[in-house]
Amino acid sequence: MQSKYDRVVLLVDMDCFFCQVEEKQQPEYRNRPLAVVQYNPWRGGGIIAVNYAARAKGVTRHMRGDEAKDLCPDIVPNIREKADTSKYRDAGKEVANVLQRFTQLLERASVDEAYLDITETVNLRMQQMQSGAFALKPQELVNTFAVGYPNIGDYVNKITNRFANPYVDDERFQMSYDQNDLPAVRQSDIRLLIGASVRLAVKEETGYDCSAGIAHNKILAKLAAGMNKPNKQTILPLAETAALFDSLPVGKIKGLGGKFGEVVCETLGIKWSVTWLFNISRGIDLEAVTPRFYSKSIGCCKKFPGRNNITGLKTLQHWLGELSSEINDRLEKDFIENNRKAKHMVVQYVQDIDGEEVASSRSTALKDYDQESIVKYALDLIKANTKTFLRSGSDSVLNNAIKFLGISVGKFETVSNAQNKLQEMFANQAAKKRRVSVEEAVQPPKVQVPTKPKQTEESKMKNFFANYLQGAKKEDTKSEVNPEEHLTAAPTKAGPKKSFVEEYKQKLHAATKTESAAEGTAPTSTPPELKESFFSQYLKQQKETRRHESEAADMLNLAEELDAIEASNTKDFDADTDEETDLTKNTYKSVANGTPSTSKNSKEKPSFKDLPEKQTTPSSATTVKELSESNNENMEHSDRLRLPPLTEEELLPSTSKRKFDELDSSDKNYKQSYAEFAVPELRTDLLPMVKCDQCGASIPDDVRSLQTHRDHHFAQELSQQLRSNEREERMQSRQKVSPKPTPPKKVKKTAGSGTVANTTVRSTNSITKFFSTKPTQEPPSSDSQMQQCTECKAYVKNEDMPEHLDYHVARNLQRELNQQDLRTRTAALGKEKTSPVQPKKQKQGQLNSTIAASSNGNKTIAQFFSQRN
DNA sequence: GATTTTACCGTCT
DNA sequence: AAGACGGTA
Repeated sequence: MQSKYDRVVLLVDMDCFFCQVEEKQQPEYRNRPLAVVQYNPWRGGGIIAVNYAARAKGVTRHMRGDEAKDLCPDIVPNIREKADTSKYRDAGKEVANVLQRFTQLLERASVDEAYLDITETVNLRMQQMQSGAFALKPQELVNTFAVGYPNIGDYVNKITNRFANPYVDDERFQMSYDQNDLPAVRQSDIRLLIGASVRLAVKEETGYDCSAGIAHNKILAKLAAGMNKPNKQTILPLAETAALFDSLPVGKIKGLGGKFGEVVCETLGIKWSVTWLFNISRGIDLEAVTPRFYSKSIGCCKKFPGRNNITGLKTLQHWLGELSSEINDRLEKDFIENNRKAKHMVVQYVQDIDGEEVASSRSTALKDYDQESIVKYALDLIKANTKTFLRSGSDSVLNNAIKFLGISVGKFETVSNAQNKLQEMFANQAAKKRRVSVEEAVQPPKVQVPTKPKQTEESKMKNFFANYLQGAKKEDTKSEVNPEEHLTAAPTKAGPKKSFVEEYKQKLHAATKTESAAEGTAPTSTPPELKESFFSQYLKQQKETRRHESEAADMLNLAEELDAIEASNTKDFDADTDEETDLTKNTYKSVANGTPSTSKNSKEKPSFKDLPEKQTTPSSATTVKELSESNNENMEHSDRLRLPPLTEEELLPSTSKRKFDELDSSDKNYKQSYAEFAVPELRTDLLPMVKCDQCGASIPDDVRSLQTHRDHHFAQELSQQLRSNEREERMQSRQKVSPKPTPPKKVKKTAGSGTVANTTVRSTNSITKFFSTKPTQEPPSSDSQMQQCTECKAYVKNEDMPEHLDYHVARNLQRELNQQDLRTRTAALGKEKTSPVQPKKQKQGQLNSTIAASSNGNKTIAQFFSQRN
């Protein structure tokens, strides 16, 4: 992998999966509002899934079964006495099996969700496109959206234009991305689009609808997938991420949806979060897709709320038996399928001790797969760890009622010979048909001291963000990277070794030279390093062969056909009431403006050939047409369009099952294709490694990986330094203006205490607000709590000023890192370095020219970029 | 006394 | 190293 932007990551998320499974198994439920409900003891049971017909009637997940029935008499609750999710697990596996054909790098995130790193598949497709062996089919892009584009046709069209003019956006690219990433950036859009061909396979082969997100990393893929659903997919183009993050609520980011997200918001002053979010907003998230097909543990649990508390020994045994039975079944099945055995089991339980809920868990080795021993183990563990197990004077009443029970097993080990072990297991099974002995000696009690260790918010944050920054597979780097060092590397001083900053400067210097050398050259000239890019190759080749001409024509065809399809589809999908997607509606206007269309029955899908050449449809078709004719490049394409398209035969293999099988044919061993046994195909893992001279981490020994890694250090140093410097200065200047003392410390929210301090609510806290806290443009009438930001003139609450300033720092940092106006500034900045730059008053929009100078003699940011020391 | 269950991960000990 | 426990989705 050359660049972080070469990766293509897909998140596939099954729509109301449990409902779909029920609908598939029981056809009478199809096309009717349906909810899946588990347990029935109270108010009709708890709803665990609601299909879209039922959602349209207002049924939500928070309701009880009865409530749902009231709202929607048509509802067909699926009630069972004991939650049985195995059928959903099986169905999830069926889906994952389809997905796995696209890549070995499949990470099952849950029963109905999986990440796919399809980089290699995309690489192949890119080649196939050049040789004409692959073309996207229009129906693969039905219900596909691209963030920032009104419809997918426009996105395709844009890509088409770039075929003709590969460097059309290069000026912008060079401002926004690292030099080393430019080749990847140029191909980014087409690569993501190719990822769109995966989703259809799920529907065709399993019958299930799913939604998908396509982006360059996991975080963004997950985010994108939530933007259009159900039965839709969303591409998040690299260039759109920054704008998207401007209005994105922090809590929408995976991992920040809970308490931790709130902490992050409150503790925003901390540099890691800023750096991290900053990176994410540039499309950078290095967390690897970790191949995992099967879960590492198998567990089941049950709550016993209120009067369902388990108070008697017999009841306890009963439920332990139920849980054990399920565990056992699943273990046996897992053994047959996966040739592995769990060696460890954990029992978890919550007791009512003097009105307090006390949670405990104890574990033991698991020797046999049979229900009775599992029950025995579990019971023994509970006894051994409960101070007084039975109420004194009774032999059947528990001293502490149990409110929750769970058993889980794990630590799987592969078994040498499946056949032998299977027989052995059945033999054991037959031999053990005795009852559980309840009369085991109670072990010396252990006192349960529910200590509440205080982990600092800082350390939590550090580690959270370190995960995303480290990138490579965790197992590989965990032991080698000390997040502490990694993230808090002190501002670099030129050490004995050539520091990375030195190298960085040299690199930039070289880049500057190259660019200035190229200055004045016609923008159409090809920079040397780009000679071998896909697009330039394409352009070369298309002059030689007709087949290649048809490629661009295909893309254009695609755009037009999509318009035709979308126009012919009825707009029957109205405003999405799905709570998972409501963020989408407000936040991503441009996407919502798209023309969602229902998926067509596959028989009704228009074939590539059958579509009329020109279909005049109201809005979107016109758009494409206008765009097509609005410039000369596209007239060229229009000519090409008249060439005969590829034959059906030429088109078919590329996306047919057969073709995908061929992709996998190199590794036909089914067992080996299981992710648990598969070697991850990350090239970086196989490369020789070098040590980072800053943090000691092992980095793949290729220029770009090294650079990427060092970029992180660099950004972090800059972030840290700048933020403290600039903040210090602002605070000083502020104190001159206002005699107010330091802003009041934010009160931390205490659970249940009722007072919710003055902190902003996370869910409505956009990334932008995250940086800048609601600047007011009008001067506050008489509010001494407000003051004017010297940077942007906005009026900001005193206590929000530090964070507001962080925003400016982040923006400045961004511009610096993006190397904006690097060339023009180099000379001027050379002069400034001798005298610290004073913060200048500036108009809004000119933020980029003020970079804080250090108060302690350190270099300014700008100086990092200047030619010499 | 009711948002259930399941699984993974990180931290502390 | 392994166990306990909480957080997140």
